[in-house]
Amino acid sequence: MSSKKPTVYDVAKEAGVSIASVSRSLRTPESVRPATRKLINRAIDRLGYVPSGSAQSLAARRTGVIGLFMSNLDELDDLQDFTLSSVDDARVEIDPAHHADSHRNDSLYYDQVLRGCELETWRRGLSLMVNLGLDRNEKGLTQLAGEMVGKVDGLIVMARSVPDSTLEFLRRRVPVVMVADAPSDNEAGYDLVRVSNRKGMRKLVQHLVDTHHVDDFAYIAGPDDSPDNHKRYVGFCEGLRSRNINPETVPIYRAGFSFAVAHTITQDMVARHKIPRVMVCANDQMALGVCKALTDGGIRIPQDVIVTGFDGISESETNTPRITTVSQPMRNLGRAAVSTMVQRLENPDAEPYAIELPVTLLLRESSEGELTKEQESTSD
Amino acid sequence: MSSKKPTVYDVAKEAGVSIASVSRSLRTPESVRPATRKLINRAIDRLGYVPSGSAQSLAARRTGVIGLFMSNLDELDDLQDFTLSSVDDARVEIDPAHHADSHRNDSLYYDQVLRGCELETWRRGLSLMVNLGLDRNEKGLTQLAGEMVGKVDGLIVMARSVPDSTLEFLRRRVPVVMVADAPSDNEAGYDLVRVSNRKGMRKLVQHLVDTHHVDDFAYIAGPDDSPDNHKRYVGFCEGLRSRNINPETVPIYRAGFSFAVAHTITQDMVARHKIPRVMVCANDQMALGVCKALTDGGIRIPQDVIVTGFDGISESETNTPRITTVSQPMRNLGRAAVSTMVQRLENPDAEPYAIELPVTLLLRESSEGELTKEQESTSD
DNA sequence: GTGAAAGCGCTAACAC
DNA sequence: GTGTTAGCGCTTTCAC
Repeated sequence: MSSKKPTVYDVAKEAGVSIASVSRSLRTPESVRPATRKLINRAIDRLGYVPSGSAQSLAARRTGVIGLFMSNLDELDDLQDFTLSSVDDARVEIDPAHHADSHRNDSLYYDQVLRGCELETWRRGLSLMVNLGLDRNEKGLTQLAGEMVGKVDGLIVMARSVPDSTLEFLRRRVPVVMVADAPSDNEAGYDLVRVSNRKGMRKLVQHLVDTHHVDDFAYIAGPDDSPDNHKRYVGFCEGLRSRNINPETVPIYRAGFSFAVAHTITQDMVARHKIPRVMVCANDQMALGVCKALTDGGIRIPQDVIVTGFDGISESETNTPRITTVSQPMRNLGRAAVSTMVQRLENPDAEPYAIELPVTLLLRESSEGELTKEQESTSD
Repeated sequence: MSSKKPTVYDVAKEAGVSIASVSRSLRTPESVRPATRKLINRAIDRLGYVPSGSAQSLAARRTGVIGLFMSNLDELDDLQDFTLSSVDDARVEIDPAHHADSHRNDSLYYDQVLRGCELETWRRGLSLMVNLGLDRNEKGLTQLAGEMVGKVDGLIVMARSVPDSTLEFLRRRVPVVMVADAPSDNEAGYDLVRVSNRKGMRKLVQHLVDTHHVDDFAYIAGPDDSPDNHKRYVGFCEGLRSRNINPETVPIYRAGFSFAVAHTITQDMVARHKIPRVMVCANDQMALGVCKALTDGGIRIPQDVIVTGFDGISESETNTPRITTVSQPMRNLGRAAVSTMVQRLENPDAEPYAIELPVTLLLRESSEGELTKEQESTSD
């Protein structure tokens, strides 16, 4: 197969020029006489030459690679040793229904951000190195991150996928751009790309009040320690206050971002006939749980109860009724992160960048009732 | 911020040893006296030293990075320049219902494979470099791949994401592992990881005949130029023949893997009252289209018509009824690809590996009717 | 066990 | 324009 890999020297010899010309011909073609360039190119593809990335990076002091670090806990379960075996058959399995597992959606979120990074990174002629930084303990994570940081020009880090101390360490070596959130004590220090949770929720509430003239709310909250959850709640309160509704009169139910808990809570409401006019949920999963409990209880959405979610996961769209939600531009989060990184790389001493991407309030049946229906079987 | 990055020399000086000892202490700690090792470690974290990946790779002649190359055409549409702007608001949008876009599922497939690669790559202490190899023309693709190939120890390539000629080029430099399919003329030459399309479909058909005693089939086929489609059809025929049904008596409808086309075709069947007992679809999207048309036409699934799909996309599970399908182990495809690559790297001169992952036949309501339902609100 | 020194393959002054 | 040369930061013989 791949015998000895040809180097600049081989190319230079083959073309009868110096290695400098070869290098120039590749980096700055216009600084080389067309004739020699042709010579060199001929030699290059005669030899099948490809420059060594390592050597280039070492000499040029830049790798052209951006690292993406996000920890994703989903995978831990089935992480047994994977052994290659060419089993020669198809298994059969009865597949009983089960609730959509909540963590699957996390994955979706990450996938989208990753995709955005890939996209933008590619557009700019850079490479992307990905690291999910799985289970490891704090020490392992730090080591993992350390390995990566030696290979990249900059590191994009998903919020809370790495301990703050490690972050500081990484940052001594390369620029770091945070996604979604930065260490609270140092918010001003990191470049940051995030999404306007607060404004999205505020807008949603204002819309509900203005359009549907409702004022009997309940809030289904996520975990107390989630910054997202907190910001959404703040936006919720702002929205209410801006319409002269006192947020303190609105009951909060804590469902920890969980379908099941939200479902139970709502069942209970239904049983007690204690149902608010609007149930604002801090994420889509909970909204789905709420909807199911309501529907099963014979409550109509949105005629009896308006339900809203947050995030814009795909289930919010496939559910019946579809859920009004605040959709996060996940893909663009990734793109923005890369763009920010590129700016930082070009301008190492600039002030910290902090950009906030707008969210989109998607009005759907769970709040608006029947919507315009076009394009039914149009899509041939 | 990140001032001068410390090097081995700095560490050596700080610790009062030679750079060789520093290097050894990192690579083969046991070859260094514990005392000096301690000295060195102290110096290392006093300086915040991180070895340069480029230099390591260059000297060690290996990068520890595996490249993943998959072209994904989904993104082309909205690929306008992305500019950073900190728009300070949330947009509102009426969001009318629309069919699940078919390409979204491709993405899902890629995401899963990618995730599998990431997982396995991480488990083995390697890094993963991803490249979606977007729109470029053939020449651009080749160049893109060329850039990547200089930075990695091996390249995992998704079937048909790169022209065959380029593949040959890449292969001169590093080992290449193909995913899903290899160039037909050279199938024996490439390491290959794939899925048993044929066996899966055969098993499915056999199950249907054996369990439901049906023999009145129709086959909804994908595009003629899809190898997957072809293999599935072959499996379909095999299954029938093994049960003494002549495949030639079974009508084929070509719906090009498209929801919409399958939908139209089925509507037509319904209108003409010309409906088979079983509709075997070459992928899930088409099965979904079929189901919708049948359900809208008042036909019961599976009592009147059994419908089956292929792939195991998430919609096959969220649909009502859930679709019996042959699920591909996408995640494991990625893991297997990385494993194969690692083996190849360790053993450059071994015979080409070709492994085939088993698929899983998931029996669900669209063929079996009511299934055991447990775990309803168990998941607290 | 440890140090000196020779590369790894490239880029970028600096001469010519 | 083109060639010469000195690194880039590390690994790895080879002596000691």
